[in-house]
Amino acid sequence: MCIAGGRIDALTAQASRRPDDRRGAHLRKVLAHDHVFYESDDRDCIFVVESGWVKLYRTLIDGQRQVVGFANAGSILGLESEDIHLNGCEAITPVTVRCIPANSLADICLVDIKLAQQLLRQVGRQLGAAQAQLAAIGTQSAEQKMATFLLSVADLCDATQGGAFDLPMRRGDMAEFLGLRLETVSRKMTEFQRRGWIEMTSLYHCRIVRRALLQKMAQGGEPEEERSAPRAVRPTPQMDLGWKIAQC
Amino acid sequence: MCIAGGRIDALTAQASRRPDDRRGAHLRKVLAHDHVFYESDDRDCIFVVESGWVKLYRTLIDGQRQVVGFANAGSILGLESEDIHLNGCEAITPVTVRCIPANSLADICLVDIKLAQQLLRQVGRQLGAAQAQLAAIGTQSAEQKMATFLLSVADLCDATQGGAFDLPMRRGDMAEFLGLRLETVSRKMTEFQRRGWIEMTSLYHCRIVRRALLQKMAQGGEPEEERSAPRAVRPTPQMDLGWKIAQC
DNA sequence: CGCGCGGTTGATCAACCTCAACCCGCGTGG
DNA sequence: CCACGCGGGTTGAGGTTGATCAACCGCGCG
Repeated sequence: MCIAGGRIDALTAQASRRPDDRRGAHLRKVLAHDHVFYESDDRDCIFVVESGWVKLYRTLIDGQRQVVGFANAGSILGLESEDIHLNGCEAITPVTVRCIPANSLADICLVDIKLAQQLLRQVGRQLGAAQAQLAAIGTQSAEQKMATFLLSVADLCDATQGGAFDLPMRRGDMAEFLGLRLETVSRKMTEFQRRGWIEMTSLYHCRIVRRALLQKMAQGGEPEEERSAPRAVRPTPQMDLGWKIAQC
Repeated sequence: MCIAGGRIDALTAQASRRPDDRRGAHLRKVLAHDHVFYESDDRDCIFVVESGWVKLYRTLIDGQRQVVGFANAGSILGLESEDIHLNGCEAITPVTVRCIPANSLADICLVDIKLAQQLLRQVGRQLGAAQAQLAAIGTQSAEQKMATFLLSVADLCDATQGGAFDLPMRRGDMAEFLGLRLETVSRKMTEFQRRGWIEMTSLYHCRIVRRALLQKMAQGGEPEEERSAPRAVRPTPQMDLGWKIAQC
C-alpha cells in the first residue's frame, strides 16, 4: 500500500551506534499535522523516518489530494524527486526524522558502494510498492480496499498482539489514500464492525477479530459465512506491504 | 502515467557507439503480444527497451489485471524487483530489448559510479511516475483519465506532427491501465470524437484536434465551449509523463 | 463460409459519490 | 459554569457514474 518501510541500515543503525557521527546531528522533530516538507520545496534533503507516522501526498490542479503513501520508522523519503519535492510530507503523529543532505548522496555512494546498492534496492522496493498500490486502487472495490488496508497496517504495526494495532491516520487520510470518500471509509468501517470482523477500541485503535474473513474479502470474496480461509496462493497483494515485509 | 521513459544513456548510447561492446550482443527481439518476462520469473536480467512498446502489468488473486505502466524506447525494466519479477511484461508492438544480466548490476555500479547514480535517478523517476499515476487513478473521473492518457501518449510519441500519434495498445490495455472497463474507454473515445476533440484516423492512430479542451478536461473542467486554454499553473499531472519529460 | 477477435453500442443496475443533518468531545470565552 | 463553535466522525436519502450483460459490427483467416 505504499506504506513505506525498508530500512537503510547503514544510515540509521550506524548513526545510533556512533553518537559522535556527524550524521547523527541532523535530527528534526516535527509535530503532528506539521509538514516535513511541502510539494515543490527544494529538495536539499532526503529524510529517514526515525519514529512516528507521516503521509505522502500530491495535490492536483483542481485541489484534489491523493495520498500516495504512509511511512513509519525506517522509511526513506524524497528519493522520488530530483530538484524539488514532488510529494508533500505531513506528520500524522509526532515524528522525528533524520535529514540527509541531498548533495551528500553522491558522496555517500562513492564512499560506500554497498550503501548505494542498498539505496537502489530501497527505491526499487518503493517502486514495487507503488505499483502494487496502483493495482489495488485500480481494480478493487471499496470493501476490498478497506480490508486490504486494515490488514496491511495491522501487519505493519506488529500484529502479534492479538490483532490490535494503531490506526493513527484520520478517515479522510485513508480515503485519500484509497481513492474513496471519507464517508465511504466510515461506512465500511462500521460495516466491518457490525459483521464482527473488527473492533474499534477507540477512533484510532483497531483490533482484527476475523482475519480470515477480512483476507477473503481483500481477495475479492463475497461476505460469506465463516470458514477456515484457504491460504492465498500469493499472500494477498498486500497493497504493497510486500517490500516492508522484505525488509524484516 | 507510468508511461515509462528516461534513458540510461550509458547503456544505450554507449553500446550503439561501440558495435564491439560486449553488451551490444545481448539484444532480443520479441513479437507483438509475446512476453519479455512473466510475473514471478527469475529476475536474472533487467532490460532496456530499444524499440517498440511494452506494457507492464500485475495479476491479482482473483484474476483481475492492472497495467502498471507502458514503456517505449529508452525505458528500463525490472528495477522494481529483487529476486523475481513482480510485473509481467508483454510486447504490444514488435520490440527489441537489451538484456543486462542482473548480477552484473553490481559490477556496473562499481565500474561507473556515474552510471549508478543515473540508475538511482531513473528508478526515482519511475517512482515519481507511479505515484503520479496513483494520483490520477485515485482521483480522476473516467473522462479525465482518458483525456490525460491521450495527452500523455501524444506528448510522449512526439506531438509535433500536428497532434497525430500512434496509440498502439488495445482498448482493453488502456482500460486496465486506467482502472476502467474497456466499454467505458470505447465510449469515452467516441464521445471525444463526437465532440470533435480528437479524430481516430484508424483504430490505433489518433489525432488531437482540440488540445486545449482536452487539457481543461484533464484538469477537471466541465466539457464547456471552446476557449483559449488558460495555461496550467502546473503542467497538468500528466499521469506521469513528468519524468519522461525530465529525461529529454 | 464460418468463426473468432477486437471493438462499438445499448439498456439496466448497483456501487459509490454528494449533500446534508446530526453527534460527540473539546477548548474558549462570556 | 455553561454556551458556543469547531473539527472529526457517523448516518441517511437521493443521484450519477461507470460496471455489467448482451447484442451486434467488421475484419482476417482457416
